[in-house]
Amino acid sequence: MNPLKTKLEAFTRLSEADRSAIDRAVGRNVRTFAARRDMAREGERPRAVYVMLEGWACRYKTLPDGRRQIVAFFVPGDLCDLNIFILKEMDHNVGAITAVRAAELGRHEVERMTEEHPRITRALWWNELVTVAVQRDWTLNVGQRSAYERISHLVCEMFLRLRTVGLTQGDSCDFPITQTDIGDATGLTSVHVNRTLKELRGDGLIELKGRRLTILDFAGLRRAAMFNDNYLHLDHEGRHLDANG
Amino acid sequence: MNPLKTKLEAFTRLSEADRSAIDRAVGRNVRTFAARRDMAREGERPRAVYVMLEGWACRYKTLPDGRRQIVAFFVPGDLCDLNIFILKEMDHNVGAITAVRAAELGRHEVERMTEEHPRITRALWWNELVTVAVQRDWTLNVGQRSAYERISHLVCEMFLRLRTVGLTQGDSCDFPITQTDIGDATGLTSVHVNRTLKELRGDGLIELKGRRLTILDFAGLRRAAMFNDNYLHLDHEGRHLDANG
DNA sequence: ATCCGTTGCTGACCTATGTTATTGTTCGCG
DNA sequence: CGCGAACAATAACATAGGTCAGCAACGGAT
Repeated sequence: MNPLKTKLEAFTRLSEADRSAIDRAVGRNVRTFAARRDMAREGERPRAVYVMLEGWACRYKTLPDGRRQIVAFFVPGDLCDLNIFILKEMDHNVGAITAVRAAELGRHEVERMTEEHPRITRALWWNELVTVAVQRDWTLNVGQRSAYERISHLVCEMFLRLRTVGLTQGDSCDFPITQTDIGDATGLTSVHVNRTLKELRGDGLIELKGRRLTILDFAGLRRAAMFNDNYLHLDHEGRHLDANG
Repeated sequence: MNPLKTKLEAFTRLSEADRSAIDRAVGRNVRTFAARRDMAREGERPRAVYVMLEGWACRYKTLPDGRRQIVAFFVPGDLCDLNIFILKEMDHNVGAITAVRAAELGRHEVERMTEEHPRITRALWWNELVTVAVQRDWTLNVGQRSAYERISHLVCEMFLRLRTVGLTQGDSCDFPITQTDIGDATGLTSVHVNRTLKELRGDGLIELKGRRLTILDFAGLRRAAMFNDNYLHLDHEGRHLDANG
């Protein structure tokens, strides 16, 4: 029930002291946001680091004429922008998709935790590197893949990320984003997302209905997406997609 | 002539000790790579951090069927992947575009420099955050902009980045990438890049010939690209595009 | 000086995805 | 338990950008 802990332990074993330090930091200042509310806005001075506890959110950028690109999804265990305090102002927005519960960490809390707990520091570093790797993969996704491939890829990624924090049930998970959100994340229109989802369903790869996703054929989905999980860097304890996916 | 120093000083003043520490670190182990050679490959264990001294390189990912996405360009002063040692294996390639001179830093050199020089550490942090911000902007670029806008945007960004390390001469700079490279970076085919460059020339925005770029109408180019420089976070000393761009 | 591989340029044609519009469905809320 | 606003589904049509093909220009090696 502390998804950050779960996630960091996908990278390294933590001591009992580490674990309770994370619990303390994350328990202190929990905030809630209504669905579709912004949690942070472009142009603002960065105020806090959020640790997602419940719900989905996204990082997005907009163009002056209203086009919008979701550049990342946040699910429980994710944290937005460690060390962002160094920057003067936000260059993007963070918006809640569903209702969100998130722990707010001030810069001093972060500093203290990292000074006293080197393994946490290392794990947070790993987490940052994975975040950037994901961002790169999104650039690849949007730049080179077809609609069918893009959506398959997004589904693979999100499913695996949810699984590392224990939010999947067998082959299913909550998937509370709209077709418009999927479009904004993949550089497609919602109309075309709809068409493509129909195809994916028709090909027996997934089922997506009422905010609930079921993966019917993971192997096929991976093949369709040309999905390679190496960028999630989950192989520290010998884990790999082939081993138990 | 130490572009890393120049770049970090775009963020913060450095002491004389800081500056010579950078010089020492960057002077120690300089390597050269021929044009179009890979500097690091996907799947390899990360061995070193490179500081670009001369030439252009890129970070790229490929799909099994050969499609390729350039996810970042490296120019002098850029450094690839501080702290990458934490990860087991590379999830992307780094390739030289032109002939490249780069300083190779081992993990201990990096650690020593950051332990002894807190301002350098802060500046390197800033640099990492900017790198990620650039990556996000590329996702936006490829996901939402038209071909004309994408290429304009790329040109704006690279010109500004080259300017911060003193590699522009008035409105011109070296621009040694092929139309295929531009296509791989923007998610377009080289044919369409060619068509679009013709349009940009026709509209009197840029001149691009024989690996040399001249910006004829920066204001127009920015407008066309809907370019907002905030993601480069150059405003620490009051610098901003409007002030002296 | 000449040759050959790479890069740039162009035209004809094609297709994946965007646009616009309409209707049906779901769901939170009073 | 019924209303209104999101959201999903589809259809008809439009277009930005891809594909394929060929030739021209350049530049480094011999």
